[in-house]
This record gives sequence, C-alpha cells and structure tokens, in this order.
Amino acid sequence: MEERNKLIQRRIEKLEEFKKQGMKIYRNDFLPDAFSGDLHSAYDDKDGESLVKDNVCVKIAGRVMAYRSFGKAGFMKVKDFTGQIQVYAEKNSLSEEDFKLYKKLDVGDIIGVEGCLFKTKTGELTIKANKIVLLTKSLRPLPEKWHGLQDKELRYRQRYVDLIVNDEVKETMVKRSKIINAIREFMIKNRFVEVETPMMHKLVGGATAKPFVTHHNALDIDLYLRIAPELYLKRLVVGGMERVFEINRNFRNEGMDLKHNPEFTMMEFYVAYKNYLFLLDFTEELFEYVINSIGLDKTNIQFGDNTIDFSRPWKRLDFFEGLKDVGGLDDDVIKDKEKALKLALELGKSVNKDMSLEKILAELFDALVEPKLINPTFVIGYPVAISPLARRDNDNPNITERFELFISGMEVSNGFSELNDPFDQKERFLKQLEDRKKGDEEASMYDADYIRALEYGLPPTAGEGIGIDRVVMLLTNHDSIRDVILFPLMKDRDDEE
RNA sequence: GGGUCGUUAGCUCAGUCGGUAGAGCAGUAGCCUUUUAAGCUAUUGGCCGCAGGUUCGAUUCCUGCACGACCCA
Repeated sequence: MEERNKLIQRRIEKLEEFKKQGMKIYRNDFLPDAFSGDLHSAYDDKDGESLVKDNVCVKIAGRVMAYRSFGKAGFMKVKDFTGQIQVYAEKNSLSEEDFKLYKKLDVGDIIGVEGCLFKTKTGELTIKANKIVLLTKSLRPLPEKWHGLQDKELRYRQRYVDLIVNDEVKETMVKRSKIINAIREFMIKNRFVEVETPMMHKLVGGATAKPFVTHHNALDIDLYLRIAPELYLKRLVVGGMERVFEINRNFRNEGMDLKHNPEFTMMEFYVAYKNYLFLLDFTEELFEYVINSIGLDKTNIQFGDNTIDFSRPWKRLDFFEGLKDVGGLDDDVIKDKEKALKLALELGKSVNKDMSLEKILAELFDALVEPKLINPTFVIGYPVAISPLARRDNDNPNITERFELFISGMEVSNGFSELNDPFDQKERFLKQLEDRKKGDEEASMYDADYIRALEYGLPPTAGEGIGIDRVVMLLTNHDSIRDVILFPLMKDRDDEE
C-alpha cells in the first residue's frame, strides 16, 4: 500500500512542504490552558457583546473534526477530550504564515489555537484565532463526516479511529470506568480490602473451563492463565483477610459470541461469617449503589426491547419451582430422566443419556426459564450435582446454598456459601481428577496446597463473582460484549498494511 | 461446530437479468471574510475480499477459502 493511496501521499507531501519552509513538525511546546467543554459551560449562556468586552483569550489544542473554508476566512471544529469548540480563522487576524498553514490543514490534523472568544451570528461560542500551530499532522483520512465509521469489523480492529469519530464509544467507556469505580467504592465502604492474586496459575481451578497455557522458560514449567481467582482469594480468608475482593481479568479458552470474550473482567469477593443469604441482599444493595452513582433510574432501565426494574427486593426463584412455574414443565418430566432427555433433545440441546438428570434439567432451565427472567432474579436451590464448589444446604442435602443472578435472560453473577470442609474438598478434587483423566479438559486439577490451607481452617464464608462486562452491557444498553470492551479479540487478517 | 447474510473508491452506499463500474463525502484546481453535512464550477481516484470453475467473456453464475455480522449449538 506504500504509494497506492494518494490521499495519504498527498498529506505526506504537505508535511514535507511544511518541513521545507522551516516549520517545526511534531512539536510539543504548545501548552493549552483551556478545554473546549469547560469553555462551553462557562460562556455558552453569556451574550456575545459582553463576551467580547470581557476579552477572554485562551489556548486550546485538539483534533480538527470539521473544516469549512471560504477564501480569506473559515471555520473549524476542534475536538479535545471534553468536547468540541468552533474556531474562526480569518486572514486579517493571523500572520501570513499561520493563515497559509490554516489553508493547508486537513480534517484529522492536531493543532493548537490561541485566540479570544466571541459569538457568531447564530450565537455559537467560537474562538477567533490569532495564532494557529500544527502539532501533529494526520496522515490518514478520517471516515466520512456524516456517517462516520459504520463497519463493525473496522470499528473493533481500529478502535482509535472509532473513538475519534463515534463519540458514543468514549461515552460507554467513561461509563464503564464510573461503574467499576462505584463498585470499588461500595466494597471499600463495606470494609472489603482490594487484592491482586496471581493471573498465572500452576494449577487449573476455581471454575469449570478450559485454560490458556503458557510457559515459563527459566523454571521450565507450564503455567495457566487463570480461569478464576477463587482458590487464592479463599486462601486469603484462611489467612484472616476476612473481607477481600478482586476486580480483574479471567481467561477462558472458549468460543466467542455476543456475551463471551476470551478475556473478561470479573469481580470476585469473599466475606467470612456470612452465608449466601447475605449475598442476595448485598448484591441488591451493590446494584442500587452503582445505578444511583451513574445517574440512572433503577425502576426504568432500558436494555434492548426490555425495560428492567431493579427495585428491591428482587425475585427469588427456586430452581425446581422455576422449571415448573416459569418453564411450564410437569412434575413427571422433572423426575423422569427419560422424559427430560426427550424434551431437551426436542429443544435442540446437545444432551445425551450419560448425563445426570440434574445436568439435563439445567439445560432445560437454560432453554425454557432463563430467557424469561427479565427483571433481576436470583435463582436458588441448585442441585448438588451441578454445583461442585458450593456447600450443601443445611436442611436439604440434595441442593446447595448457591444462587445465580439473571437479568434480561443473562447470567450476571454466581455465588454461594463456600465449601470449607477439607475432607469433602479433597474428595471433590479427586473426582475432578478422574474426569480430567477421562478427557474432560474443563475439570480442575488437584490443588494440594489449597487443601492444606483448608486444613488450617477456612471460616464459614460466602463468595460471589459478578461479570463486570455484562453489568456494563446492561447499564449502557449494549447487547454485545464487544461494545463494552475497548479491544475485543479479533482474528488476524493478512491484508493489513 | 452448524445455518443465514455480507465483503464494490479513504469512508457511507448504489449497481451490473454475464459485455472490465456509479453517487455522496473526503481529495485536487479555482471562486468565496460568519459557516453548521457551508455553497458553486471543474476534476483525480477501483485486482468489485482471495483462489479455482463454467463461459467467447465473470465484479455479476457455481465451488472452495479468508474475515466479519446475526441466529443456533
């Protein structure tokens, strides 16, 4: 593509011309003293006459987003991280060199402008330039000014261009930052300590998923990118850090779709001397705090075609009740593996007769119940067979003290009272090891050090993981996880220059 | 993994019932000192995703591949 693109070539030529004329290029000595957004909030309401009388003169810097030139004058829109402001350039107010430069500017160039504020005929706040400097020449043309960048593939691959022309992207990412900030605030207010545990694990554990494998050369050992921080966080509770949380990336070597990216952000937290019932209330409070802090109305949050009401208390739905009342299943289907299997197959689920009844019911739940859970709903009473890490219910040994939170049909969090019996944990590890030997790549490995930690004693503890990307999707009304991740994973294309 | 659709100028998109392509914006050359997608005149720009097949001839039809979007698993 070296010389093929004339648009780029033309801009390089302009840069060469500037250099020849002795102009400094890629200079960094222009120091702005104002931001466009601040100027708008300070002076938009002021009338033009008194604005000129006050003689407000500023230095701003930013990218040229619009360029309208006529003969001996013209307008530009200059954009910085706070917004855009119009700049008026006329021959009489600029030095000859600066006006020449102005006439050669392209949309996309990064410039510094020194000038004084006034209002145009139409009342728009504008800077009348008395000095213009080129800070960075943009060599590539920006997308079309009206439609912007529409191609989703290009938007994800060249997010920098997407950010320049589609303001909505930056707004979403700023909101993401505010959401995470609010979560952090809430946790700290509740006396949790933020920690960072290893991202590179010697053993796979803490969830059911295939890991990414990497290699440490000096030690000559394989390491796994973590699929969950769970086992390390619980070690900290053993050590007396009774309230800990971590907001960080997990990595799972799985397919990608609207709701899955191989690396994704989770908040996991653990609190000693509480059980899963505490987590239900705590989660409601957490969401209320976050929603308030970003200025949304908790009773009316738009997500796609759904309007979601986050008012407390949220619905609590027993797993089996859900299958009956929401899924419309008869008792005999729930108790009869043959019938459940037949129905699951009819629904196109990939199930087989080697699966347990509970596993098949989970598939039915996924197909028939989850899509109907629009307002926040805690599903509780999960069977032991599909909850390998959760503590058994004190009254009913067949179910666990576990819940999952669904909003708009999407699993947002998963939590439970932790298993702190080292004997039971050891057995479950051994069972996983067997599965792994049989070829189950998602089974965990035997973590002897974790067993040792449990033998020192893990207090009764409740723990939960919240999918941050999905929370951001819900609160920014995006149905694709790629729209809330700045650089989603994309396959390589070999036609890149 | 399966299905459907898409890939044409820097960008947004037309189009060719098979005869080597168009518009708008951007660019270039002019005119223009208050514009708001500025306007007016002229004009440059294409391996029509890649590879094969059918055909006198393929950007168009067929097959495969790559990448992407959506649906399903």
